[in-house]
Amino acid sequence: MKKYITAEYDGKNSNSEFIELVNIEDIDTECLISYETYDSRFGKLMIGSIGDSICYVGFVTIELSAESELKKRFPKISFKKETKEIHKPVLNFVELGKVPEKKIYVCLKGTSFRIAVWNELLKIPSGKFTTYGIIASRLGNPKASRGVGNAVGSNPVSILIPCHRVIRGDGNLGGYYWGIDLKKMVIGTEIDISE
DNA sequence: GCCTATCGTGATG
DNA sequence: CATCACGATAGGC
Repeated sequence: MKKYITAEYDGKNSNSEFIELVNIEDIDTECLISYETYDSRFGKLMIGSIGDSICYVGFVTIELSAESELKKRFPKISFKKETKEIHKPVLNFVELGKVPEKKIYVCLKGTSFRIAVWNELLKIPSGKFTTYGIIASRLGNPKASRGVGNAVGSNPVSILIPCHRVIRGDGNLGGYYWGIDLKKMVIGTEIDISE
């Protein structure tokens, strides 16, 4: 079984340079999510947005249809299938690794702990890895690795918030919400395969 | 590999 | 509020 090596990082050359997380306190029925599914190199990809902010980026797997996934994630919000301009730079980034010209705002609902974890994920550069335990330490609570796992696993915005760059402390991959094969595939686009 | 200590959440009453 | 079960964990042996 292949082992993965973690690396030091300081936030430079990472997604934190062009993504800003916005916490949505009362994400309720006032909001409307515009979503559309797109063909990507990782299979079907769903992108959802509220206004000019991205609220969801995820893979559409067989057992989880796009709409039921949205219902599960945002139980109280209504949604509409439509293409939005803001989806375009996101798709470009996923497909080509093209860094967006304008800052992308990502709106999320979560406890302060979860927001902190997601912000940490943004700082990991492409092709590098960290562990659940390291993130816990960086947040000042070294024993909270398990809680970090929970937060990472519930990240609603894949790729942009690179939850695939977190692995287990023992060098194994750990899990992935959309399936471990997808995690491998995404990682494979970021590292030298010849290793 | 198995066992156990631990943490943040959401569900439940 | 209090408690409980549940992990994409970590570390010891």
